[in-house]
Amino acid sequence: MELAEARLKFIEAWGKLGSEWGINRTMAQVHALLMISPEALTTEEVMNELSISRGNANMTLRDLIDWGLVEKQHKTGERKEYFYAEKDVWIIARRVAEERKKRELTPIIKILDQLSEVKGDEKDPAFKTFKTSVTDINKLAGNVNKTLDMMLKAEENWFFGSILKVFK
Amino acid sequence: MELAEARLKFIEAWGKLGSEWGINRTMAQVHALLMISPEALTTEEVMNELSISRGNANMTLRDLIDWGLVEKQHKTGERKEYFYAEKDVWIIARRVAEERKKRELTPIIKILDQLSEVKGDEKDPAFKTFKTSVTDINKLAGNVNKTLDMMLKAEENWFFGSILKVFK
DNA sequence: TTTTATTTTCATTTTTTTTTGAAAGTTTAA
DNA sequence: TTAAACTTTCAAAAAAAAATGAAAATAAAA
Repeated sequence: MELAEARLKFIEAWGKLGSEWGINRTMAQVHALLMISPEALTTEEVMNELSISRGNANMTLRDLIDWGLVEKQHKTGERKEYFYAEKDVWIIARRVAEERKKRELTPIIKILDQLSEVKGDEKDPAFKTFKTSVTDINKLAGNVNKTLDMMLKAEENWFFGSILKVFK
Repeated sequence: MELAEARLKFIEAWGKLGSEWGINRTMAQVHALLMISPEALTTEEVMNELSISRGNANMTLRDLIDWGLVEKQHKTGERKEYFYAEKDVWIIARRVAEERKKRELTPIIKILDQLSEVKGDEKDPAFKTFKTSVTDINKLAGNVNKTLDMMLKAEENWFFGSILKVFK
């Protein structure tokens, strides 16, 4: 397969995967494009490569920066901004995990904590089933949370650091 | 908080979480409703509780069955079907992991394998960057795949079985 | 068989999400 | 300053996803 064709397929596949996981298809595609680009690209280049509008490119790039996956670069003597993507898959995975933890896991744990305090009749099956579900999910979410914290700090830890190397 | 209010909040939160992870909000809500229902419900009951149409309820319930999260039940002497949800969070997590692995991980690994075979000039930075990205992602995906396999079989394994108990 | 209860399908409508593009805003340089 | 280069915003349009509901299909009972 030729590079040009392979690049397009990769961008398409990454976009599809993203959309299946609740990430805007275009955002995943811009990310894919920047990941496989050795040099930083301008907004104009992103627009042209992916045939998207200026507004869309601008907002998507900003989102990617918010996710910590892309950084703005300035070239001396040039006025326009360049965008460069982190290329280390391990760091990418970390950033995504961190963001989703912050955006989704933490809020749901907060709600589950509130719901755990529901009061009712212990003999009522509806109450018992509800309470058990919420408690169990809360427990699991708490464990996932702790494990993620541990993994995100794992680089500093000799034991988990060595376990994580298995994934690299 | 009263049970009725807590139930509504739980259903809403579960729906939101689902939609953030690429799962149809209604499907997540139906799942939430069945999870906290001690008894199996009829299509009619699901429709009324969540104010959704018959068609929607029917298709959503079928999807949940496909995901292995809900089962059809028949009560003797009754003509209509009842739907009952698995309540063990651990089993739910397993089923979701299995399905997403099958639906998303396996296909993307297949594509990455194809893309790994791209031919080009080793001195071309565009080629090198592409190849490195694809290879690294492929490696990571392969490791995630292996780890999931291991975890999904872990119940049978004394060592990982005991590690997984930490999550329960 | 015919009737009745129940489930499934799917063309159409509705809702939600995403994209566009032109105007407004900002920054640099002349 | 003023103008040119570039970026951001956001109301409106377009596209995509989800939901509706009535008709068709199916299955059990009379």
